[in-house]
Amino acid sequence: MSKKIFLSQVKSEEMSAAAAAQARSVSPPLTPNHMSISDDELISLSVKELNRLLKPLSREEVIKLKQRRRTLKNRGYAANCREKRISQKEELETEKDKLRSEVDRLQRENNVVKMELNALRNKCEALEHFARRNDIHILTQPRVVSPIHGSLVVKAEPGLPRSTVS
Amino acid sequence: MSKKIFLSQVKSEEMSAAAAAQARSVSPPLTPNHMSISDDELISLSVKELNRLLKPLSREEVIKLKQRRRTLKNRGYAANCREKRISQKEELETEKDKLRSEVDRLQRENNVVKMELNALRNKCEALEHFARRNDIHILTQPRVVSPIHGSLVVKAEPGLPRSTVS
DNA sequence: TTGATTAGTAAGCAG
DNA sequence: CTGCTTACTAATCAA
Repeated sequence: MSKKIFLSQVKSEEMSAAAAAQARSVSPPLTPNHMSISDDELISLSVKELNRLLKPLSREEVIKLKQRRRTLKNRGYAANCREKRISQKEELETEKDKLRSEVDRLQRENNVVKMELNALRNKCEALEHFARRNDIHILTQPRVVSPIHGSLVVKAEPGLPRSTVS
Repeated sequence: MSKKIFLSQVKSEEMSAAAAAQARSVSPPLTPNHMSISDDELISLSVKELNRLLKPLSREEVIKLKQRRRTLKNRGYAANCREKRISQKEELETEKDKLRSEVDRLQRENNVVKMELNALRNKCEALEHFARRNDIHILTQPRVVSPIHGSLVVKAEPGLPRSTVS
C-alpha cells in the first residue's frame, strides 16, 4: 500500500523555475567539481561508490557533497513522512466508513428481527388464548390431556425485556 | 476545542540556546533600530500602530521589519496548522471508537433479540401442534368454533428468513 | 549512517 | 494584508 518515495525527483515538481534555481541542491556553483554528480545519482550511490568518486576531491568539497547528499535524502524522508500522514488519515476515514455502514446494517437487521418478534408475539398470544379457552374442554376430555399441553400452558415467558418496535 | 496559538511565544521552546541565537528573528544585528521592538510586540501590533512606529525609519528598515513581522506570523500559522492536524486526527479516532462500540452494542442486542425470537418460535410451534391436535375436538364441538380459531390455524407464516442463533 | 519526525521558513493560494 | 497549507531544511532521536 505505502509506495515509499525513493528520495529523488521530489523537487522540481510544483516549483517556479526561479525558486528551483535558487534551491540549495544546485546553489553553490563555486567549485564546478562537486556539481559533476546529479542529485539523483548522488542520492542513489552507495557509500562505497560515493567514496570512490570522492577520492580526488578536496576535503572541503567532500564535506559539501556529503551535506548535499544528506539534504537530498532529508527531502525524500520529509516527503515520505507527509505521504504517510495523509494515507494514515485516509485509512482512518475508510475504517470509519466501514464501521458506519456496519452500524447501519445492524440497525436494519435489528428492526427486521424485532418486527418478526413482534408478529410472532401476537400470534403466540392469540394461540395462547385459544389454548386457554380450550383448556376447559380438554380437561373434560381426559384423552387429550398430554404432557405437551401441561408444559405449554404452564411454562412462563422468559423474563426478557419487552422492547417493541412501533 | 481548538485553542488557536496566538502567533507568539512559539519559538524558544525546545531549541538549544545556540540554535535560538542563530534564528532569523534575532539574526541581523546590523542596524540596531529595528530591534527596538520585541517579537511579541511586533506581532501583536495592529497595522496602524505599527505604521506610526515605523514612520521615522528608513524604507529599508521598514521592509525588513515588515518581513520579520510576516515571518513571525507564519511561525504561528504553521504551529496552528500542525495542531489542527493532530486534533482532527484525534477526532477521527474518537468517532471511530464511538462507532466501534455502537457496533458492539447492536451486535449484542441483536443476539438477545434473536434468541428471544428463537425461544418464541419454539413455543409457538408447540402451541400450533397443540391447536391442530385439538382441532378435531373443537370441530366436534360447534360452540367453540370461533373466528379466532380459524384465523389462527389457517394464517400462514410470513416468509421471513429463518436465520437462527446457535 | 539511515530514516523518521518536528519546528521554522518561504512560497503560493484564498478571502 | 491575513491566514492556511505545502515543500523544504536543519535539528534531533532511534535503530
